[in-house]
Amino acid sequence: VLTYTILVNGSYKKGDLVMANGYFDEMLLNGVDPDRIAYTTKIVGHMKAGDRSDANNMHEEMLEKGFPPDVIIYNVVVDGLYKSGNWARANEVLEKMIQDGINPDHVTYTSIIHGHLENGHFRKAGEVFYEMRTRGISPSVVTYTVLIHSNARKGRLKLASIYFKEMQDEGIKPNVITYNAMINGLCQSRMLEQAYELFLEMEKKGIHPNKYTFTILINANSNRENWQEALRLYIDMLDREIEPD
RNA sequence: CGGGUAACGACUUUU
Repeated sequence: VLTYTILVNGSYKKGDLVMANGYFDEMLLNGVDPDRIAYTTKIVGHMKAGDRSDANNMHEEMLEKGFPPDVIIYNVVVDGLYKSGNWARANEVLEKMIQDGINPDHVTYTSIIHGHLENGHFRKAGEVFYEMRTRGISPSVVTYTVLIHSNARKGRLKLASIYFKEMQDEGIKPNVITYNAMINGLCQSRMLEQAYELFLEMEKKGIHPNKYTFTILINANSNRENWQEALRLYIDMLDREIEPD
């Protein structure tokens, strides 16, 4: 089951629904019984591909096999609803989730916070962030990265920096994406020097810049017509064997 | 100890 699930999930990530179905069927043919995770993988894959009907069929089959919806299924649904602007529906599902005795976890909260931030509801996002902590649910790196990213992107750099520091005070280590979010915000606010400081800082910590990091910096320099620096970064990137897009 | 959910950039219009 494990092996097949990995194959199925890998196919979805490549966007190959046919291949995913192929592996899933092959698993059945070999007499392997899908478990909760195998079913969820398939449902999520189809939902993300916009294929709701097939996802629904699978969902019913899961119920028949005695796998009630778990936290992850709910998280996926809630996240999808927020991303499509279905606020009312998202809240209904959240209530149902709680009625079913499934508690929202840090992923659920991160999706909610992200939804608010992307809609400019900064205050609301802050409230939910506060609420999750009072419920004893610890924010993850992703939670902080989302907060940093949205705030930094809209020029609220001081708040982003506060989160950046706060997470580290709490022992949560920023990763490449967190750094990229900060660097991106700084570049957009024309604070290239500080962006470069973070760039150096991450390398010092052994966090390797990726193609996103380089694209952000190259783009910022291009906008300022610092062609030579942009080129230098590009070459630097190739030297590290990072593929340009 | 390895399988499912949330987070990052630019590009995206010559018919």
